[in-house]
Amino acid sequence: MASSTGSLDASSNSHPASFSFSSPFATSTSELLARVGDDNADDRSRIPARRGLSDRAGSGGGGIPKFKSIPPPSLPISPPPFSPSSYFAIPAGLSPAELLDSPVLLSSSNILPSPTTGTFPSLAFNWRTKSANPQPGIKEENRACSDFSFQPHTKPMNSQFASFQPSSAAVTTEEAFKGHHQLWSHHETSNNNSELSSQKSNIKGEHMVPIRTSSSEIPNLQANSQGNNNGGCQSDYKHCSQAAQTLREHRRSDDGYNWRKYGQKQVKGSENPRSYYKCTYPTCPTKKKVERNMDGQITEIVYKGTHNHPKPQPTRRNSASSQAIQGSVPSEAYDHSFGGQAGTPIDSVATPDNSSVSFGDDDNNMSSQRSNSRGDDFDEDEPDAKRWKKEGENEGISASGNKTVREPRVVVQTTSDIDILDDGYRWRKYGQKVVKGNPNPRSYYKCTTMGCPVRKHVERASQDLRAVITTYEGKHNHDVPAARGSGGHAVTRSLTDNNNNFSMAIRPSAIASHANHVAASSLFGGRLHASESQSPFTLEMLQSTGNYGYSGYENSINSFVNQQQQQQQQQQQQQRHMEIMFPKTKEEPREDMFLESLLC
DNA sequence: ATCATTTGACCGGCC
DNA sequence: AGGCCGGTCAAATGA
Repeated sequence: MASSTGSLDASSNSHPASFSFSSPFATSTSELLARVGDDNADDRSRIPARRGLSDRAGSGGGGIPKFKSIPPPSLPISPPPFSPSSYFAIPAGLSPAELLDSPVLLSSSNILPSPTTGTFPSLAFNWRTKSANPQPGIKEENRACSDFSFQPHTKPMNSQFASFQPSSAAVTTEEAFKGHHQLWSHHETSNNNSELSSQKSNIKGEHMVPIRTSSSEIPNLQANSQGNNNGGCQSDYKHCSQAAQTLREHRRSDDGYNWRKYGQKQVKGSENPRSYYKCTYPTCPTKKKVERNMDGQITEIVYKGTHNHPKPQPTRRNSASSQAIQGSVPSEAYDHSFGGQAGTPIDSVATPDNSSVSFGDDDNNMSSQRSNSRGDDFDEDEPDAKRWKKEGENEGISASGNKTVREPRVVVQTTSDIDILDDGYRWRKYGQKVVKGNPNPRSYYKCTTMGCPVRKHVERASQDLRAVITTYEGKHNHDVPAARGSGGHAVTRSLTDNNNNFSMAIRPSAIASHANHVAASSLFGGRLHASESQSPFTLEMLQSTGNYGYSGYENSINSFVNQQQQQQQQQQQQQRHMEIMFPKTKEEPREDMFLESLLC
C-alpha cells in the first residue's frame, strides 16, 4: 500500500506544517493521521509515491513531507530524522506567537533530533479525519506546501506523554481544535509544488489540520517547509524523487500498514461511497473506512481498532526509507512500539499509536475527531459514528492502549434466578431478534429514563442456557432510580441483596481506567449511583485498596469514583460491557468474589 | 497463479 | 414483526 503513504508523502511534502497534537488532541491528531492512512489504501494506484512515516524516515527526513501521513495510533513508529535547521514558513496572517498559543502546537521542547541525522522525527496521528473543507480547486499537494511554518524546538521529547502533554495551551476541546482547523484552512494556500501537484492525490479532500507534533511530526514538517520554501523538494530533491519512486513501488499505505479493501457501500446521507479496509496483517483487527467524493478526494476517514503488530518492515525497494528508519531508531524500540508501550522515549516520540494510547477517552476522541474533521459537532447518535464507536469498545483496549479499541467488560456472574433486568435501572424492551449463532432470541432494552442513551441486550448463551449474556451499551446520564421496594443505598443493597451472586471479571486485563465502570456497576448489581457507575473502575485501583472487606473496597470505590468523576463527566462516551450470568453460587461471599473478579 | 478490488448478497442492529 | 441501514462476506473480476 504504497499508495497511502505515497500520497501522503506527496502531500506531506507539500505540507510543511504538520503538527502533532498534544494528548488532549490525541483524537484530533489521530483523525488527521487517519486521513493520511486512508489515502493510502484507496489511492495507491493513483498516487505512486505515498509512504508511511517509516518510509519517509527512509528518505532521511530529507524532505518528504510527512504531514497527514500519520498513521493511526496503533503502532509506534520510529521517528524519521529531522533536520533542526529546517524551518517552517509561517503563513501570512499567522504570527509565530499565534502558533505557539495554538493548542495544536506541540511543545517543541520534547523534540529530539536524531543523533545521526540531526533531524527530528515527525509523527502525526489521526484516528479519524474528515475533511471539513475540501477545496477541490486546491490540490492537497499544494496545500501541503502551504505556508504554515514554524521553527521546531531543539528540545528532545522524552515520551509520548511528554510530547503530547497538553501543552497546556494545548487544546483539550474540540473548539480548540476547530480553531486550529480554521486557522489551518485559512492557511491552506496553494503552493507551487509542481511535482506534487502533478500527482493526483487522493488527499485532496483531506482536511489539513495543524498538529502539534510529537517529535516525530516535526521533522516532516521541516523537511516539507524547507522544500516548500524552495518551491518543492529542492534541497532534498534527490530524496524526494527517490522516495517517490519507492513509494510508487510499494503498496504500503502512508500510514505504514497494509490494507485490503473488503467492501464499498453507498451510505445514506452521503453522496460519497464509503470504502472499507482491513489491515492485511494476520489477526490484526484494525479497519478503516474511507469516504471519497466524486473527485476521489477523501472526505472522511475512520479508523477502528489498533494494530496488534509492528509496522510492516519496509521492503528492499524502500531501502532508502527503511535504512533511514532503522538507522535512526533502535530496532528494539521499533519492535516493541506497536504494543502501545508508552514510555520509551523513542516510542513515545515516534509513534502516533502510542500517543493515542495515552490520552483520554476513546469516545471522546472519536467524537472530537469527527466533529473536528467535519467542523461540526459530533453527533453521538449518528449511526455510523455510533456503530464504529461501539465496535471499538467491543474490541477492548489493546495492549497498545489504543483508546478506540475497547473490549466489552465481561463479567461472569453466578446467581440463581437472576433478574437480568434488575440492575437498578428501568428498561423498556424495544426489540427482540434471533441472531446468528445463537438460537436463543436476544431482547433489546433501552433505559427508560428520558434522554438516557443506555441500552442493553440480553440473551441466553447458546451453549449453556443457564448463562445469560447481557451486553450494556452507553452510560447512564442519571441516577439509579429508586430501588423498587427497598430504597436502600444502591451499593449497599446490591451487596446485601445479591450477596449470593458471584461476579467474576473475565477480562480484567482489558480494563481501561475509563472503561471499567461497568465492572463496578455489574458487580454491585448495577445499582451504583449514576455517577459512580459512570466512573472508571480500574483493577489497579481495587488492588491499591488492599482492603478486601466490603467497607474497604466500597471506600476505595467511592474514592476512585470521586477521583474520576470529573474526568468522567467530561467523557461523553458510550461504554459497553457484557455480563454473562450463571447460576449463583450461594456459598460464595459477594464481596470477595467481587474483588477476585476484578483481580483475576 | 496469486493477490487485490469490485460488487451483490447477507447479517445484525435499530426504528 | 417488518423494514431500513450500515457493515461484512465472498464470488467474480481484473491486474
